[in-house]
Formats: sequence, C-alpha cells, structure tokens
Amino acid sequence: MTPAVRGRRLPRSFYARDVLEVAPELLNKVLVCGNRAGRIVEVEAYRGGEDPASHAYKGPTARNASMFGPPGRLYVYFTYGMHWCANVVCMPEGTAQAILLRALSPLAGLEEMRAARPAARRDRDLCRGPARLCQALGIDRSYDGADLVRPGGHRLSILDDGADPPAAPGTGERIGIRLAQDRPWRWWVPEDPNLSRADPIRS
DNA sequence: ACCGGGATGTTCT
DNA sequence: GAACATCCCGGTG
Repeated sequence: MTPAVRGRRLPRSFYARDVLEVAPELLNKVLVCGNRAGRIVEVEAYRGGEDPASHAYKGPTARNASMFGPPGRLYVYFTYGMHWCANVVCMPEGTAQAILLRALSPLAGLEEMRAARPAARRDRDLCRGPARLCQALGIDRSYDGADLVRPGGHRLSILDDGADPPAAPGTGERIGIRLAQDRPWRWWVPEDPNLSRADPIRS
C-alpha cells in the first residue's frame, strides 16, 4: 500500500493567470489520477498566440480546443504516433495558454505505475518525461478537457499539500521544439532525480 | 554515459 | 507529404 495523498485543490483563480506566473508555482504541487499521484518537478509554459511553439499559435483547431476553454482543465494531445502529453490550461476562456507537465516525482500508486510502464528499469524512470508520466498515470485522450478544480468521474486533480514551490527554481530553454527555442520558459525543482534531463551544473 | 536510428499515426499544409 | 512539446533500444566508449 502507498500512503494516501492529502491536500486541498487549487481554486480556478489560481489557473486564470499568465502561464509565466503560474508555471513556477505549479512546482511541488501534486498531480492525482485515481490512486496514482506524483509531485510536479518540471514544467514548460506555452503562451498561445504570442508563442510560435504553441499548438494554439495559429488559432483554434479541433485538437487544441481545450486550450481555448476555461482555466484549470487539462489539454491532452497525441504526438509521434504513440505518445500522450498533458498540459494545465491557464488564462480565462478564449485565451489559449497551457503548461506542459514534463516530470513528476512518484508519490502513490507505484505498483500501478510500474505495471503501466514495463520499460522503466527504475522508479525514477516512471514519470521522467511528458509522455512517460501520462503512461504511468494512465492519462490519454479521454482526459482531454478534464476539470482539475471540480473533478468528475475521471478522479483527476492537482493538490496543494503545503509544500512551497522552490524559492529558486531551475530555469532554462524548452525541450524538443524547433520554433522559439530561445525563450526560457521551462522550470524545474533543482537537483530532483526525476527530471526529464539531469539538472545542468550551475556555478 | 552518450549517441543514433526507428517506431508509429494524427494533424495540418 | 512533412512535421511532430517523445521514447526505447542497441551500439560504442
């Protein structure tokens, strides 16, 4: 058995702000999906119409619809023909900003995660990467648009368990994109072993 | 440890 | 037809 996760859900107003404000504050919050949970240790901001790398840059499409919806919901997309990735939607309805969840520190439901990710050799590999964490938590298309503030049958939410975000988070360029690569819109918990890439050495 | 290539299919041009 | 907010495996040091 894994310990129960306790904490309070964040209000919708928390998400109704610019991703550049919200993203670093998401660090150390807890993502819960059913009985599986992990602490958020790495995120990336995608800033809608201002951001050539955003799926919403060229306007609404069938795929990015939930990005244009209310804040505090999930935007889940399919990529490379086999992977799901999950984002937290920010800003009021009509403005498409979202924060990609890039890595979690596993907290609960470890047995289910291991079963869902047979390729993970160690527990630190379960949720280190945007597609890996979705695999570990069982997040797929059916979670697109899921409400984090008032969760329904999907039992998905983000909790504040009292852990503050890091006072001095790591920051750097986003990973795996071609356009707007220079914008330093990735944040992480320094030296966490579950990061999608090892924490770069800082002087 | 690090690197290179293949997998696989939706989305948009 | 190309691009893709990735991952895994098998090579070499």
